[in-house]
Amino acid sequence: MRERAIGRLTLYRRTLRELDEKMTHIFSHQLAKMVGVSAAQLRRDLMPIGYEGSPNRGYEVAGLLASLSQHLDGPGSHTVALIGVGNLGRALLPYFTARNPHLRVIAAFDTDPQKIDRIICGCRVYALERLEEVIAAEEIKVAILAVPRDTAIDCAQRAAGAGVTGLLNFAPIPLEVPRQVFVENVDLTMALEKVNHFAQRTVEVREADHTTTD
Amino acid sequence: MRERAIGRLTLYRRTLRELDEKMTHIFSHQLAKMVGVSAAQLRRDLMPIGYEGSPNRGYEVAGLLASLSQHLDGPGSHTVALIGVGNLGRALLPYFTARNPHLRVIAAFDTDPQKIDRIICGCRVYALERLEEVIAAEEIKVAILAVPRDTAIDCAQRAAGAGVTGLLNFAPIPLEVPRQVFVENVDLTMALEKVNHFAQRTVEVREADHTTTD
DNA sequence: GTTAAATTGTGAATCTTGTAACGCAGTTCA
DNA sequence: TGAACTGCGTTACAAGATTCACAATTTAAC
Ligand SMILES: NC(=O)c1ccc[n+]([C@@H]2O[C@H](COP(=O)([O-])OP(=O)(O)OC[C@H]3O[C@@H](n4cnc5c(N)ncnc54)[C@H](O)[C@@H]3O)[C@@H](O)[C@H]2O)c1
Ligand SMILES: NC(=O)c1ccc[n+]([C@@H]2O[C@H](COP(=O)([O-])OP(=O)(O)OC[C@H]3O[C@@H](n4cnc5c(N)ncnc54)[C@H](O)[C@@H]3O)[C@@H](O)[C@H]2O)c1
Repeated sequence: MRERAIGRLTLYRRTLRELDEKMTHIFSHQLAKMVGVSAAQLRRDLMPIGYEGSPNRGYEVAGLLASLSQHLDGPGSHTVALIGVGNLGRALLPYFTARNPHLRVIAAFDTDPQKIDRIICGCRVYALERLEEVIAAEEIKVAILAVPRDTAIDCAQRAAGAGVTGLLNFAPIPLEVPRQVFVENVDLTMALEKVNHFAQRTVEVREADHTTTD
Repeated sequence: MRERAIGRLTLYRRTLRELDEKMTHIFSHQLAKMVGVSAAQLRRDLMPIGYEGSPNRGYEVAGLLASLSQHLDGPGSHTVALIGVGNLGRALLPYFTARNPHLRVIAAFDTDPQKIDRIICGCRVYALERLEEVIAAEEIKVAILAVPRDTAIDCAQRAAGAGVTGLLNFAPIPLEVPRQVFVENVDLTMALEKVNHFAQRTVEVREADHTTTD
């Protein structure tokens, strides 16, 4: 399915989770508003998963939730590794640990001896040397990369070699991994600079509005 | 200009900065590889900014850098506010402070009395009550929103009211701000779940490859 | 001075994403 | 009963982004 739509499906699921047991049914336009998309887009996104709502009642929350989860994750529960327990990693760990019961971060890796063998947020920190061993043993398929930029490519290759097929990469550098490994890059500096650009442009527009009596 | 392309322009600039004074000229395919895009796309992105390279020499690094900065930021230096100095905010602060000389985080806001009036990474933490006052006085146009979800909408509105025209939002909820305010949403949970989805799918593909002798 | 090689800028084609529109099926209320 | 709502599923359309392909241009070499 299209990548963008998958992202939105996760938003629908997350929002539905909080609704569950507060209300049994929901209309497309209600859910759409909570997530911040149009109702048409929501319905369109839902099409491929095959779950059908009813007019005048909308979607059954529990049913849609189950259907979404099945299509997003498949059966079974899934595990995640965190590579790099620095400033960013230590912020992510409690957040992901608290929120996602079905997506557990069960192993972290670092090179800093101070951190190795400690347990943070219920997640053990291993020496980087044990990366392949632990990932293979735990059959971890997803890794979060929060290591310094210069080590990111190497870490990604090692993770992929050990069986990881999905990477969430925070290092601002393109990774080099086999084609079948899915990589999602999150570049926060880019995001901030983008915001700055449009923020400055808005200022100009505002001033232009003044002068042109718009 | 188109939003997507602006993001990439910031990547070109960042990469060029590290190159500056190591080499004076660079070809599109070289820079493209460093950033992780195709050469054709890079050249297309550069078109609107009007900077021209030469065949057999490529782009002049310093010149392109200057031209990019002018088109991305305009003249002057710019300031940023951080709203919410929690786990995430405390990770972002040192990162942005260290990296971006031309984009300085000069004020932070929080409700926690423990944090108020402290100085973290050279950035003073103010009480949330002083948000409007400080933002207006410092003429801050960009704010990073790293507060709990339920307070995000309110914080965004107050920031916008005080003159902020660009928001980098980490709270997983759609903000409600005037149309001219630019909002960039970063949803890390969505990103991780997206990665997990495609990671699981890859496993299936791999197994399918096995069975179908592909 | 001419040729050859390499790279640029850009129009056209392709692919992706989002939006609007429309018919259809339940539901409600007279 | 049936007429009018309402919201769903789907299709058609528009906008945007990416890739392709190639003429134009610059330099180096001979
Ligand atoms: N902190 C942020 O807000 C932020 C924002 C955007 C991007 N990033 C990116 O995220 C990455 C991490 O940032 P950070 O601020 O957490 O850095 P950091 O220096 O605080 O943490 C890096 C951690 O990785 C560990 N490490 C170093 N080499 C390693 C290796 N080879 N294998 C495993 N662990 C290793 C270090 O011991 C340290 O604990 C960087 O690539 C950075 O560019 C960070
Ligand atoms: N930590 C992460 O890795 C992470 C990841 C993704 C998204 N987020 C989102 O980022 C936001 C912050 O996450 P966090 O982990 O830093 O949370 P946190 O609880 O660690 O920090 C929140 C901070 O905001 C302050 N605060 C509370 N109400 C406030 C208000 N009205 N105005 C200003 N400050 C206020 C608190 O005192 C605290 O310091 C949340 O919306 C969360 O969903 C965090």
